[in-house]
Order: sequence, then C-alpha cells, then structure tokens
Amino acid sequence: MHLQGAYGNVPYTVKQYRTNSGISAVANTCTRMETLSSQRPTMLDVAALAGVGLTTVSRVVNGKRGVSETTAARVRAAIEQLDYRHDVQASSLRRLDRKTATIGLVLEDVANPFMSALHRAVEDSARERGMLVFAGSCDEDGGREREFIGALRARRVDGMIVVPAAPDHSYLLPELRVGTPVVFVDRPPRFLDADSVTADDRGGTFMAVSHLVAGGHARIAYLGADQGIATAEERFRGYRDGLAAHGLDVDPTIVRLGLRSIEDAERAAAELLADGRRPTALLSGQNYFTVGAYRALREHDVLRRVALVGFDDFPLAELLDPPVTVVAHDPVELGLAAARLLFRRLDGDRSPSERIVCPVHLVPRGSGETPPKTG
Amino acid sequence: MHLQGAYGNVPYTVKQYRTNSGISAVANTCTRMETLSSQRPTMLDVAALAGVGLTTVSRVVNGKRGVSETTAARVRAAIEQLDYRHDVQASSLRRLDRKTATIGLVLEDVANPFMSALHRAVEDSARERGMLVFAGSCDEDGGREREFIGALRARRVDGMIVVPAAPDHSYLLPELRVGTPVVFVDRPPRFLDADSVTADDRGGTFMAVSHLVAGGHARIAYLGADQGIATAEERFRGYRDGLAAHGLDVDPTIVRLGLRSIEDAERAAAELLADGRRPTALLSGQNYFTVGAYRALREHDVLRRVALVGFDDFPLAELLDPPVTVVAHDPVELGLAAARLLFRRLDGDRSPSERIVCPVHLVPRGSGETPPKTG
DNA sequence: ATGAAAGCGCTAACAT
DNA sequence: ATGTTAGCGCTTTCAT
Repeated sequence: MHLQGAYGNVPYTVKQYRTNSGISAVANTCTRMETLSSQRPTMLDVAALAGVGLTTVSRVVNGKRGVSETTAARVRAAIEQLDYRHDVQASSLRRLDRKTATIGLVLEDVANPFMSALHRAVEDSARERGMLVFAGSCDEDGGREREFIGALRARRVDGMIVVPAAPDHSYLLPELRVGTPVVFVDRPPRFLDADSVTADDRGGTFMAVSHLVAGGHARIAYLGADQGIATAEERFRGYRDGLAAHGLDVDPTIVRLGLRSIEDAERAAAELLADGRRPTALLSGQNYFTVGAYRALREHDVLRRVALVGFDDFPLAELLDPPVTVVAHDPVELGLAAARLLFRRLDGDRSPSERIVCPVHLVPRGSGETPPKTG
Repeated sequence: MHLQGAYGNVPYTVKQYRTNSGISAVANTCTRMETLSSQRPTMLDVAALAGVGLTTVSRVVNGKRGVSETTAARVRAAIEQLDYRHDVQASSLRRLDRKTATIGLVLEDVANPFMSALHRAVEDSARERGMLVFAGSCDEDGGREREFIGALRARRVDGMIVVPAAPDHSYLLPELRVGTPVVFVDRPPRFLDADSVTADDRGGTFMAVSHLVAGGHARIAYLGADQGIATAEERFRGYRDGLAAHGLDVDPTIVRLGLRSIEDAERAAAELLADGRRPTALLSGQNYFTVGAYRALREHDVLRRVALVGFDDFPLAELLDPPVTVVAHDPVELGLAAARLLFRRLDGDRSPSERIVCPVHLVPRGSGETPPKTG
C-alpha cells in the first residue's frame, strides 16, 4: 500500500485523497504544471485512491477475474468518486487485438429516409455490442467516399459498412488484408471481393413493369439515376428485361437517366407529360424521383390518369391521395443483415465473402393501379 | 542515418526496404512474432523507407514547417508506397491539446427526419474542419442518454451536441469543467448552465392558436408529448397562453398529453373525433403526432371539416391533400447554429453560456385554413 | 490475488 | 532542417 511519496519509480506531484475509511493516498502524475482540477483522472488516480496497483484497476475496469470482491468494490468506489472514465483510445493502443469498439458507416446521405433507417438498424446492432458508429454522407461522390473512409482508417475503426459511391473499391484491399472487415450494403463493391448485402434491384423493376403491363399499360416511362451507380444500372436492366419479357420495346424518348434530385425528376416527368404521345405510366427508380414524379403528375392534374410506381418505399407514401404504389425493400432488413455479417467477421469468421440478396415486395396502393388512358 | 541494427536504443527486428535512391533502411519494431505482412505500417516504417527520422515524418504528416521540400516529397512517397495511415488515437494521446477531431451528436433518433436533417447539418459543419461525428439515438430515454454520453466520454470526443432526454444534466458538469464543450440543441439543458440552441416553441403554438382563432375556431384540441420533455412543456404553454390571450378556456377533455408515437396520436385523435362535442380544430405538438392526426381525420372522413395545424414541418407535408399547415423551425438552421457555437468553444471562447432561440414560421398550406363546422 | 515494468504509435521538448 | 528522447494512459507479461 502506498501512502505517500512516489508510485513505482515514477515521480509524482503529491495529491491527497481522503477515503471513507480515513486512508489517504497519492495520485496523478503531473510533469507539466497545470491546475490539477482541470485534469481528467487516470487509472493511476483511481489506483492511488483505492490503495491498489494500476493493474488491479485495469482488471476491474475490463471485468477480468483475478480480483477479490472487496478490492473490486474499493476500486469501483474510487472510480465513482473521481468520475473516472476509461480511455478506450489509449486502451486500444496497447491491447493485443487493437479493437476500438467503433465501426464506420458510409452512407449516401444520413438525411435520406432510406439511409437513416438503415443507419438506425446498424446503430441498434452496434449498441448491443457496446460499439459506437461513425456515420457520414458521400452524396454519390467517390472522392468523398475515399476521404471519409480515410478518416475512418485514421481512427482505427474495427470494421465498416459501406453504401458504395466510388467506381472502384480495390483501394480497400490493404484494409481488408490488415484484418478490417468491410461489408457493402445496398450496392455491391466494384473490383473487390468482399461481403455485400443488396436488394433484388433488377427483380424489383421487372416486377413493377409486369404489374403495369398486367394493368393494361404498354407505354411505360422510366426515371433513373446515373448508370454508373450499380443499383441504378440493375434497376434499369429490370425495366428493359421486363418490357422485353412482355414483348414490348424500349422507347428511348420516354427514358430519363442520370437524374440526381427531386427537382430533376419533377422536370423530367413534366417534360414527358407535356408531350403529345405521353406515357400512360411512370416507373421511378428511386424514392426521391418518385416524389418528383408525383409532384409533376399533380401539377399536370393527371394523378389518376397516368399511373405511377416507385422503387423504394418512403414515409407517408400511403397517406398521399392516391397513395403511391411502390416496390419496397426494407432498409432495416438490409442494415441488420449487414451488421450481422460484419460482427461475424469481427468474431473471426474467415470464410469466403458472401453476397446476400434481400427480396423486394410490390406494395399496390393505388397510384400504380390506374388503368391506361390516352390523351 | 541508420542503415542497420537498432533505432535509438530500442531493439528491432531488421526489415529491409529499398528506396528509389538505392538506400536501404531499417524498420518496424516487432516484439510479438506475427506475420509482418498483416501489420499496419507505422511512422517508423515510413521513416525507415524514406531514410529520415521519425520526427520528420511526424512533421510532414501534420503539415508543420521545418522540412525541406525534397525531404517532404520523399516522405510522402514512402507514405504512398506503404499505404500508411496516421493513427489519430495515438496522436491525440501524446499531443498537448488531446484533440481527437471527433465530436458526439446525441439525438432522439437518427431516423427521425427532423433529427437526421439536423445530423446532416452538423456533419457538414464538422467535415469543413476535418472532424468526424459519432451520432446516436436515445429515444427520449434519459438512461440511454447517459450511457451513450459515457461512451462518447470514453472516446474522448472534443465536444458534444446534445438533444437532451434526461431530466437532469448536472452529471455533465465534470465534463464541462475538464474543458469539453457541450451545446444543447432543440431543448435547453436542465440543472446545468450550458450553451443551447432552441426554437421558439411557446411562440410557435401561440401563433398556431391565434391563426386558428382568426379562422373562426374556438374549440381547439391539443395533442402533445410527455410534459417532462422541455419542448413539449413549452409548446403546451403556448397553446394555453394562446387560448387565454383570446379569452378562451382550456377544455381538459380535448387535451391529450403524454403521446409517444404516430399510433398514440392517431388513437387520441380518433377518440376526439368520435365524441359528440368534437373539436373544430386539432393542434399537434410534433411531426409524428401530426401524421397520426392526419390519418385519423382521413379515417373519419373529416379532412376538410376539421382543421389541423402541426408543429414541425415534415417531408411531403405539402404533397398531401389537403396539404398540412405547420409551424416550422428549420433543423438545418438549428444544427448549423449549434455547430458554430461548439466550434467557437473549441477555438477557445470562454464567454458566458449562450441561449440562442431560432424563430418559427407559420406555413399555411390548407389543412389549417379549414373553417369551423359543427357536427 | 496483486504489482512492476515494458511498450503500443505517436508528439513535443530539447538537442544539434 | 533534422534527430533523440521522454512519456501520453493504458494492457500485457512476468513476477511474487
């Protein structure tokens, strides 16, 4: 028991604590002169106050066995009294597995309802394991993705869940090799063999086209994003394949790709509707585009004359009048699956990379069941 | 220059690199025997490969002056070649200011559209300064708030932005004292003197009541959350004060507090509408409750007979039919103001704590302009 | 059951 | 302009 002077052979500025039992003890290294009150207590402070060694405090904090219950209680009391907080950064620096109990989540946009629902699912999974998540938005910008992932690397996250934006992910190879698992979600990685959880994009638009054709439509327009985005490409493929499967041709004049925003989609839909030979149905490749298309339909007062089916469900879709028919995949399902996969890797699973594909569902609500009308 | 053997008096396992100029150098401490290939390169590896000292690498990485351009270029090449990534955790451990370039963001729910818009605003502000943000959800649970903030403390975040859930924040006092700034947003802290950015909640509901009264309404119901939540209390106060200001009494039978979800609100609104002496207008204290109320109105087929005004704007409010009149405050504005305040504190501002109140706006869209009808 | 000492990757003070 | 050394707060190894 060290009552005064120095701890080990490290020189300390003496600081006295008074414990319940009236024992006083020494604490806090203080080479630089600063007001002690503004310093955070360290394990050494706790050790001194509890009258035990540094290692014992470490054992208690990490819940390791080999400490008597009485000692542990004293340590816990000291922690409480000093408002001590373990430093996971310093801890991870020295620990063998270098784990930081932190994961990175690379999203398209944390404020997109689909992405934020996915975020919440990942957060909940992480919390169960006492892990925190760094989330960030890339806005479909590959450069920002690299930048953000670089920042995650610099913080030594234990793993990452990524909605990819970049056209090439081979730059992540060293990271994977060093043992940091990366799970791709919503879209598969490019030029990299890694785990992924995606939705059946092609199947979704195929299903949507079939639904519209079954409803009598033969002139179906398409609103899609840049074909550089894997999801967008697959969805467009489903549209083409769907038409082909029903013996219909793709009419390039009613296909609008490369859209980026609600406004883009609204403009594109407005153009299509203004045309003399306008489509009898609109198929939108993404939640935001569906909203834009809906606005255009309302603006042109053809809400119940031109059908609309959207990919991705969105909040309030069922409250609109008419409610919006969508092809939906559950972001929570994607997020949970991705997290499960990531944690399995963190737990040491080294089996070949997996490609999980979640099914999509058609949710008929009204807007997609409008029969075709001409003029 | 060290060509072989040991670096300083630290024993190393020798590892040879060949540089462009043909100089070979030593690297990588390796006490534990592990395959070197699976190790992350450290500054020492970079230093060895570039044929310079450790400090020089540190200087280059941190962009400090005092390194010749030729040396810097050699170092950068080595960094590139080894795919070296700076370890901010280790860096922060040793650096004087202990900064981690990380902030914590404590939200009610990352998936709530209001919260995720705020999140995005904070993220964008943080990115400008090269900082990352830990976001998490507390679901109005004070215990979860403390738990999450504890995890943030353990990761030594530089500062926090908090949408408070707990009934008492004095537990954050040691954190503030140790120099970690905390800015409260959307709601003020309780039992703690700290910065806050809030909306004019009382003024908002007061305005809403006045608007409805001006439209001829005298029987206005209220749907609100638990009065333990500061925002909820202020909004309810604005409702009462608004009625009083127009000589109207609060009728407790048409006030429903303590709601927690869309479903709660839908049920409460349905009850109010089923009653013989039903209100002519509904005032909702929160975005989710507005959605619930809207559903109930539609269910009872009184969408254009009973008026509805909601607090908080929400996506697609203007797309509904009738579009929803709301009292809105901008989450982006709140987020940006909170971030600005936090960064000012991080830059050393020690002036007395600030209480910023953002104005709210009435956005008449239709649902709130329905004239009162009886029966 | 407990403690002393070494050292994780880095920055800062002090050389030169 | 560059290098050497100490040590940030912690975990681990090896004592006892």
